[in-house]
Amino acid sequence: MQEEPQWDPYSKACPTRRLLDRIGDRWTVLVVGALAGGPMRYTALARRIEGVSQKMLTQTLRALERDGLLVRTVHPVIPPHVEYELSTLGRSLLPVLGALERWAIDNISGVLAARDGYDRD
Amino acid sequence: MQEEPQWDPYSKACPTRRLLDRIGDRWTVLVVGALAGGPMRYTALARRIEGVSQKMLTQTLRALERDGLLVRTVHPVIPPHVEYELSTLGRSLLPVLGALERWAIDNISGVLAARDGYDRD
DNA sequence: CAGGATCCCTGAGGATACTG
DNA sequence: CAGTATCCTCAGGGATCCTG
Repeated sequence: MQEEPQWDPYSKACPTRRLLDRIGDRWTVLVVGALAGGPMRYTALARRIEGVSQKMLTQTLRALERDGLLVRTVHPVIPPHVEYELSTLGRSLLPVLGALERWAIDNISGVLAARDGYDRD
Repeated sequence: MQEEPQWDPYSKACPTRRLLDRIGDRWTVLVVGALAGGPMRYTALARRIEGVSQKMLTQTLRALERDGLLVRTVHPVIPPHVEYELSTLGRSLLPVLGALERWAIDNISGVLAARDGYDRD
């Protein structure tokens, strides 16, 4: 929300570069995208994001929670019931990552074709 | 450009997941962003993207070239003169990654504040 | 100038086992 | 169910040296 000119990911030590790393991360993109439709539980996320390990899912969720992008709600029942949902900040990221995801889907065939041509030479 | 329904980054083996990795990569974002204004030479890119190693810069440029996102032009003179510029496909990625970069800059302070709160507890 | 080739090391990340 | 804790691997990536 600030237009502070000192933030510059092209500068080595600027925290925006690390933030860029986080939000561009494969698991971040998929987790945020999965939560686009509303709150989800841990196991549901694990099922939705095929191939994610428990470690990476937990680690990604913790990082997103720490950065204020999602809210973790624990319902103290047995068995445990934990829900994750995007915060306001997290939802503001939704269109950005959605566009990234969409670009990948829309252009994968073009990219694959380009690779074919490149590798043929 | 295709709306083929089989592409799904949530599927483990789908090539879109790897593509997502590539375009969300920190160096990719910065390289593509640097080339937004027009062609640049190798050394100019290295200077612009503070902290990038020769290895990673070359590697990123090669990957982007292979994927058809940028064009590498060698002028056979001595000393060598090589220019990199975005292809049409690469330029189509520009608004997407630009939004990513902008989001990071616009929201870094919010994120830092969230971290503060999280770490305090 | 624009890299290629190597060495090396940290840490991302998977697999597995265990727990409140 | 929703994790935590460990072990282990390999590849991302930096540093350094060399070259057409």
